[in-house]
Amino acid sequence: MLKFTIKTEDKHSKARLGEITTFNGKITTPCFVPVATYGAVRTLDPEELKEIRVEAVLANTYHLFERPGADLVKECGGIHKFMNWNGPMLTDSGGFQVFSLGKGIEHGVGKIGFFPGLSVSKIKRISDNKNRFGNVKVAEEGVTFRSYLNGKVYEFTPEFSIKIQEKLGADLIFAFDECTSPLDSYNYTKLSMERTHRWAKRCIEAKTREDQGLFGIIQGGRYKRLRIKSTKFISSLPFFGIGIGGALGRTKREMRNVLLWVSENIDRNKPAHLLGIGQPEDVLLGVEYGMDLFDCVFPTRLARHGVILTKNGKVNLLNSKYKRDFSNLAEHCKCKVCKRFSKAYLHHLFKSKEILAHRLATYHNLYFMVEFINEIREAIKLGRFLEYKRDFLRNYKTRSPKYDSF
RNA sequence: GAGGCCGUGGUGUAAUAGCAGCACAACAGGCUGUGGCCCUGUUAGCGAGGGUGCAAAUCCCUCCGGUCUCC
Repeated sequence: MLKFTIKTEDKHSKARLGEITTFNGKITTPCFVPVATYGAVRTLDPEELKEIRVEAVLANTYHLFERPGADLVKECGGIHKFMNWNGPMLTDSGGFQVFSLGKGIEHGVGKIGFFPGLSVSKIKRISDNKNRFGNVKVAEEGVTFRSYLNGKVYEFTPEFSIKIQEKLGADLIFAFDECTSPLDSYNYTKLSMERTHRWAKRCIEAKTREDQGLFGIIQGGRYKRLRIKSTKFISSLPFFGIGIGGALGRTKREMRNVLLWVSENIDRNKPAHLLGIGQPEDVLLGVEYGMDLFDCVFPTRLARHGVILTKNGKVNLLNSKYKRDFSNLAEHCKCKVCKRFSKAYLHHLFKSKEILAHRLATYHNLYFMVEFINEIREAIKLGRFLEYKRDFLRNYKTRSPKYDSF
């Protein structure tokens, strides 16, 4: 039985505690969902995820479609069995790849576009009304991708994405959308959003399985009118949940505005998933504006690149100052990695490019995110979310120029 | 002892008279619906001394170091 229940609502913000029940277990919300693109959270065994108390993972439809193929996964009995994960699972629709394999690569931008050293006014607009960029071509019917594995051309339509996701068999699935670029013009973003809306209806019609919850996706880029329109439209359709996708702005200030506009117009009875967001400071912002689910590669990717998350901010273990630092990895962390290994040892492992470094850092970062979310939940329960947020940000130092405007 | 060849950042190399460049390493920053990559900065060099030239890593001499051949 698939359902979403709201348990507690914060009086001073839109933060709330809830629970999503799926056929493979429950997800307490707010929840951080690690990404398992190819059916694996890089470097970790599902048993370790359970040990860390990760509640759900998100796999990627486009990537699994390319290899090993949706039919093979179905033949095995679904993605849960295939990867031996018995908890809730999500699959992305492939819509993000329209951006990440297209304009994202072509123009070197992330979904929150920001160019260090450049002011917003200096960021040149790269958008035009062409529907073709890089290896991706968008049309009314769907999107064609040229595979980066073998050069083959695949066509993803809303119907096809749903079909693949039904074969994979995750508990929560997403409508096929176009994720636009933060630098897209108003006109292109509008055109794309309207198309994504038509696709949303086609996804609902294409869906056949009753044991999967389908999320619609709000687009509209950084433009107020479009975001509000998209939020209202997606909220009006019979989706199980709602994803907030796409270009979230060119700066954090713009991202905050997007969240504000969405939060004022969204159907609050449905779980809201802020797609692809996962830096701690951004999770706090999302929770404040009523977001329930977050998925992000950030903690796991950062870990593989030698950076661990701590309450005082990011720690780059590759820095030479850790060469002889024999203190525990993160000061107040109770995870088994921090209890057993020193900064100096991990510094050495990263310098030596040992795989163990990736595993240990990934384990810690996910543990950190789970603890972080637990604290957020506890704060909401106590009616002290905004105080918690303020205290957390006071300690969590970041020199990132992106962190400019909260 | 005689002769040949060779000495360019930490390492490997390019420039053969005309702005000493590249790669890796080192040092630091970035990474938000995943390629473990990648991107961006920074530091750092003509073995030593002398000569010729407007100009020398480059030509000449001495020394130092390496390497090979012969006695």
